[in-house]
Amino acid sequence: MSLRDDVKIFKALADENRLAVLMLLQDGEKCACKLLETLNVSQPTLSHHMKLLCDAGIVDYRKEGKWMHYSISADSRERLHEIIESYLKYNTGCSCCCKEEE
Amino acid sequence: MSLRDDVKIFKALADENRLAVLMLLQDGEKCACKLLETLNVSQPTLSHHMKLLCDAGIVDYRKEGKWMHYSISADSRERLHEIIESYLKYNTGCSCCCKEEE
DNA sequence: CATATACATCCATGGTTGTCAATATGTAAA
DNA sequence: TTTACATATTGACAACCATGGATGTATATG
Repeated sequence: MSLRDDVKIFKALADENRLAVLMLLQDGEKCACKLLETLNVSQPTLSHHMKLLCDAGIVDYRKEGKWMHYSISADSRERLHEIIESYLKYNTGCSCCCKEEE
Repeated sequence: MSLRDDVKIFKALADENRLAVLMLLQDGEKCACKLLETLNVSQPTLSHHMKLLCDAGIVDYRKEGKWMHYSISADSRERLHEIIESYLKYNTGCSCCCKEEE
C-alpha cells in the first residue's frame, strides 16, 4: 500500500485502450481474440496492455488451452475506491499556510 | 465524460509527487511555498505538477497576492468514485467468447 | 523606480511508454 | 510429427513525460 503501488494502478488506468478493455470486460470474462476483434490495435499491443492491467491487479487471467480469458479482478473495484478515498478525502479545518507565518 | 477525459484524470494521479501533494492537501488548502518545503522537487517541477492536477479538475487554486493556494477540488472525490464505478463494475453472467463459437 | 518575493513559462535532456513487425512459445488437431 | 492457431516476447522507433536551470511575469514593499 505504498505510493509506488498506487501509481502503478493509476498508470494502468491511464490509457484509452486499457479503459476500453475494462468496458468490454464489464459483461464478463472475454478471451484475447474477442478483445482483439473490437479494439483497433495489433495483437502484440493488446498483449502488452493486458499484461499491465494484470500486473496492476485490475484484471485476472485464466488460461484454457490456447486461449487466455481475461476478467475484471473481483476486488479491484473496492480496492480502487479505497485508494481514491485515501487521497481525495479532505478534513475540514483551515490550515492556510502563508498568512500565519508572516 | 469521454475516455479521453478519464485518461487525463488517471494520468494526473499516476505520479508519486502528485499523490504526495494530494496527501498534503488533505488537511486543507496550502500554498505552493508550503508544498515546496515538503516535497523534494524544484519550484518549476512543482508548478508543472500543480498545473496537471488543476487541469484534470482534481485540485482547485486560489490566487491571493503573490501566493497560490491549492486545495482538493470539492467534487473530485465523488467524481472519481463514479469513474471507478463506470469501469470496474461488472455484471454477472457468463459470456465466454471462444467456446460458443467453435 | 528599484528591489525582493512567489510563481509560471521556456528550453533542453534523459527516461518512460505505446506501437507494430518479426519472432518465439505453447497448444491442439491432422 | 507436421501444421495451424492463439498468445507472449523482443526489438526498434516515435511520442510523451518528469525534471531542473534560466528566464519571464506579477505583486508587494521601500
